[in-house]
Amino acid sequence: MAKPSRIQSENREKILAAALEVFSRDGFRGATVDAIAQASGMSKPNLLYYYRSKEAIYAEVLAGLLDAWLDPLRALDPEGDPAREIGAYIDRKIEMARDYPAESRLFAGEMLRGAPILDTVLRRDLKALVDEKAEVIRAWTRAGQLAPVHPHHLIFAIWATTQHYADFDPQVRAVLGDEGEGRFHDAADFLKRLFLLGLCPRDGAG
Amino acid sequence: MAKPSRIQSENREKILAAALEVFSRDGFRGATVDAIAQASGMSKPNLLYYYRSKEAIYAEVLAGLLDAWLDPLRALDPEGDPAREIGAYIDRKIEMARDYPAESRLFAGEMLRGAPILDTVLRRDLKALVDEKAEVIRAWTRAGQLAPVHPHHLIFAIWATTQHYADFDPQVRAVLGDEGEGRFHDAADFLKRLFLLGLCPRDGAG
DNA sequence: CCCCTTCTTGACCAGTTGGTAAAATCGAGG
DNA sequence: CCTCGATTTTACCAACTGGTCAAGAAGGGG
Repeated sequence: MAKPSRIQSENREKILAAALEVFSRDGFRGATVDAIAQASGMSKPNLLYYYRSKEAIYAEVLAGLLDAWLDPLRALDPEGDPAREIGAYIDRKIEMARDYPAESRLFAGEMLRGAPILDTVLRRDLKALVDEKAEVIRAWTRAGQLAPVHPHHLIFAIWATTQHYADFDPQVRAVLGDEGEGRFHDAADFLKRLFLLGLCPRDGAG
Repeated sequence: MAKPSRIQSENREKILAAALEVFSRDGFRGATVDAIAQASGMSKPNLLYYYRSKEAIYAEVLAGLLDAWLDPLRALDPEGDPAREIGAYIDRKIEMARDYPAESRLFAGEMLRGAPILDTVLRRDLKALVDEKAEVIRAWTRAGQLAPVHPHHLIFAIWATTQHYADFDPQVRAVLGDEGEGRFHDAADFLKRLFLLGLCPRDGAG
C-alpha cells in the first residue's frame, strides 16, 4: 500500500468532486451511491471499489472540506489592524459563500444532522482554532482597539451572516427578487459596516 | 366535507407534532412514514388515511410553521424606537431558537433542499412582509434614527445570527464546550451590542 | 509477448420504504 | 341494539438502495 497509482488518484478525485455535488444537493440520505457513480462517470460497483461505503465517501468529502473551509479564519492576523482584519475576514467568507456554495451547504447539512461525522474533529481541531483566535480578539480589546465583546459569539456571527448567503440561497433570492444580482457585493458592504460601526447613526458618517 | 370530527382533529394534530420532530431530526429523505406513525402512536396505513403521502405531511407541517415563524418580524413596530425595536426583535428570535429549535432546523433543511415546497410562498408572502418592514427601516433612516444600511441585508443578518444557534447547535456546543450553558443569553447580549453599536471602541461605552 | 496485479462490469441480493387493498372494528344517530 | 359511515389493522407489493461476487478487461514490468 505504498503510493496510489495514477488511476487511483484520478478516480478518487473524480468521485470526491461528484460526491460533493450530489451530497450537497440531496443531503446524505437523499444522495444515492448510483447518482454519485453516474456523476463520476463510472459504475456503482467500480465506485465501491475505491470507497467501501457511502458513508466512507461522505466522511472523506467532509474531511477534505473542513481544512479549506477554515483557512480564512486562520488568516486572521494578530499583528494586523482589527478593523481591517475583520473586514478582510468578512470579505473572504462572502467570497467563499459565492464561489463554493456546495461546500457550505454540505457543512450545514452535516450540522443539521447533529454532526455525527464531524463531532469529534469539531470538539478538537475547530475548538482549538477558535479558542486561539478568540484570544487574538481579546488582546485587541485589551489594547483598546476593539469594543469588549464575547469573542466566540463574534466569530459565530461572522460565520452565520456570511454562510447564510449560500445555505439559504432560495430564501435570499425569493426576498430580493430581481434586485438580487449584486447580493454578495451588497452583503459584504453591509456586513462590514454593521460589524465595524453598528446601526446607530453618528455625526461624521458617510 | 363539512367539519372534521373530534378524532380527525386529534389525530391530525398528533401526526403533525410527531412529523415535526421526525422531519427536523432526520430531514425529509431521512424521515420514514413508519417513524412518524410510531411517534404519533398509530399504524402506518392509519397515518396515510389522514394524509395521503409523506410529502403531504411535510408540506402541511411547513405551512403551519411559516406563519408562527414570522410573527416576531410582524411585531416590528414602525412607531417604536428603532434601537428598542431591533433589540426586542433580536431577543424574540433568540428565544425562538432556544425554545423551538426543531422548527428552525426544519425550515433550514427545506432551504438547503432548494425550497421545493416553500418556494412560491416565499416569493409571495415572505417577500411582501420583508419589503414592508424594509420600508419601515428606511423610514427610520430617513428620520435620522438609524444609519443608512441596506434593509433587506439587515433582516437577513438578524435571521442568520439568531437561527444559527438552533441550526448549528452541534458546532456551537463543540466550540463553547462547558462554557456553553448560557449561550442563548450571551448571544442575545452580544448581538444587541453588535447590531446597535458595532465593534469600534468608543468613549462613553460601558 | 506474457503474466500478474489492478481495475471494471453485469448479475444479483436482502433490507427498507412509500403506498395500496380489503377486511375488520368502532361509534354515533335512529 | 342496529345500521352505516368513519376509522383502524393485517397482509401485501413494487420500487429503490446499499452492497457483494465472480468473471472479464486492461495495463505495466519483465
